[in-house]
Amino acid sequence: MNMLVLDFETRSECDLKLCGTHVYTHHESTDILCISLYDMDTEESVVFDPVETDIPQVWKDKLNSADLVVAHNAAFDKGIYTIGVKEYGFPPIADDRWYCSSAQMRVNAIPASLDDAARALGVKNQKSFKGARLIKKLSIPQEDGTFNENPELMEEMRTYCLQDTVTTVDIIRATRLMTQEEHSDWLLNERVNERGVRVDVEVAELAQSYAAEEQDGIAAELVKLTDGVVTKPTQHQRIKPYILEGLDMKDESDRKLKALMTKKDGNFTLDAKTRETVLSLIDAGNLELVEETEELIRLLDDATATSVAKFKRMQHMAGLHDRVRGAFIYYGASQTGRFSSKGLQLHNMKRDCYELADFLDLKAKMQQGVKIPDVMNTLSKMLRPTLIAGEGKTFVVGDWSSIEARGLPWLANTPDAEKKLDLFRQGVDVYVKAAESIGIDDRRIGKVAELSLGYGGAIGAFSAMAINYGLVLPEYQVDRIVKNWRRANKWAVLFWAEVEQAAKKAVRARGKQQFKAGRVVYTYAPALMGGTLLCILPDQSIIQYPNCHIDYSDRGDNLVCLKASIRPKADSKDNWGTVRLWGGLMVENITQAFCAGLLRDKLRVAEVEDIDIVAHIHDELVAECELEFADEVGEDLKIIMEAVPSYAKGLPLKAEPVQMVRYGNH
DNA sequence: TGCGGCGGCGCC
DNA sequence: AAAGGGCGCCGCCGCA
Repeated sequence: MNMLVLDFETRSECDLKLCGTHVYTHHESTDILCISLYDMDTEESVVFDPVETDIPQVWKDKLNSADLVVAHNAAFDKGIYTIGVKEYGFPPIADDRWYCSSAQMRVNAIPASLDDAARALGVKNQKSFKGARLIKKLSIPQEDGTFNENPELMEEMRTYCLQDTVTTVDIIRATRLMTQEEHSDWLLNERVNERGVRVDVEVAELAQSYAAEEQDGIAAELVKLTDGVVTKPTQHQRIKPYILEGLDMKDESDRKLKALMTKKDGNFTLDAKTRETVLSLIDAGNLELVEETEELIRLLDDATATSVAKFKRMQHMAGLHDRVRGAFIYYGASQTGRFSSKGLQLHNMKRDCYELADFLDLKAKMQQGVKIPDVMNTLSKMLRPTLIAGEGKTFVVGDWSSIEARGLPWLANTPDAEKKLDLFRQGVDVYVKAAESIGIDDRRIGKVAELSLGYGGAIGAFSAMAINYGLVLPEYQVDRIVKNWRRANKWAVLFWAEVEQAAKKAVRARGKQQFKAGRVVYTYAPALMGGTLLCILPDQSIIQYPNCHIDYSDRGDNLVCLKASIRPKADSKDNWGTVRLWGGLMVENITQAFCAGLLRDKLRVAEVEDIDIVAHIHDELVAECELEFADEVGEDLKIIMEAVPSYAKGLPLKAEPVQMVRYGNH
């Protein structure tokens, strides 16, 4: 398998961070500064500026013959490469020969960025820190709008560019390659990314101007309320002390507010959940604050909407046919293999949104410049429907019904867990049943218990979720709910322990044996990344826990491993962050990973069936099709999503796809 | 002035 | 012994 590693440095008038890879690589001002190439078979390398130097024939041949052309974040280099083909005689590379070393890092549970990966792996050739400075000087326009073409800096840039490929080679060799299936899933994700999803750019622009005006008004009110101490609703570090200093500790309500604002670690918060609790207590007559404080809290509630920035991203990331491309990251969540989303983050779009008619009504008002009520709140509820199907098309959206609540007992694979699955099979209301088994006649409590207690969490987990459902219960009652839920779901409690034991045994056996827990298997690869714990799921996909070992320094024997998302502080001597693994966490990883595998499976099937998937959100598939085929696609999508794969016999799956021209409630 | 840390937000 | 976790983006703020 010949791998040819490639890296581009470029310059452009386009703002890469704001506009994203796709718009950047297609921007007319974007051009190549240099390219470096590294042949992993022969260890030969080259770096040159294609504007001044023709690509050497020997490297042309290598590009033609390599099995894989590798780049770190290959979507970027692939996009730039097309400029090379058009302008500088680079040989074309078929889509399926591209390979991404960043994706390789992610399937290995190593941080995705080149410098972080090199640091976490402790490889010999670290990424050069000079890059950021050079990019600032050469890759973005100077103040007068022209580009800096200083020859010495350009020479430095070429050195840096070559260093990047050397580092990339190091990290590729320090980890395992993607399997064929992983590579092919990555390629599929790139096709979804290229397809993109259409946005209503006009609404995105209108929303920003309405928001700007409203934010000015809010700022003015804030200044008035706080005597100029606070000028923006996002100044948390000013707002909290301002409120706390104004409290009268002899007053019971004020003491109560301070307690509500105090976090476990002793710091203070006034986040949305806290505000909701405070305001509900006020409305119920159980809390009485001075007028200004109450008004300030209500104002924050009206003002802190994060949707404005999303409208901005929509506008700038929209390319050809108003479509935003490149939003999905294959295996973005290293602990679970879930996709993640970047740029216009499609995985956290505010759920609460307008029906189509109300949305269109508001859009018309905004086009006419008419005032709209409760601006920030209104705009945030317009976010989802600003995603719109292509001309003459519609979305068909299907989500799996409580997929994790089904996956968990299926993975545990015991007779008791099977009874839980029977409830789903029979269409019984699982939450009512759960409440009954806890000995409480309240479906909401059953629901929160089912959703929050499956992964070893206790009072904290239940209470955090309870707030989302407007439940506030005293601690002793929550404690009883937890105990009763665990008593009624012994299979789950046993599964947590079983998983932890199997993982520990696998580490101790140094890979000589496999250990089963429910429907997953643990083993260990001693030579991979300082010893890697492997969890093999029923679909044969793998979760990796790098640098995994048993630590005896604390009480008992604890499993610890490297965690990609914990970046050590700049002054830390540690290569990378670690985390303690325990049963509940591992069972959660398994469950999410299993569902992520199911989603990947269905993405493959959908493509074979010629269904265009434009987005997906963990348990939800968004297809786009011509209006006239919508019914048919809806039926097909249902069949695809409810089809039980051969490796998942007995898993009850349910999905009811619906049509919508604009994304919204379903 | 730029950068990283941190608090906060929203989703599954 | 007990434990909710998986993400990415934005904006402010202190530091260099």
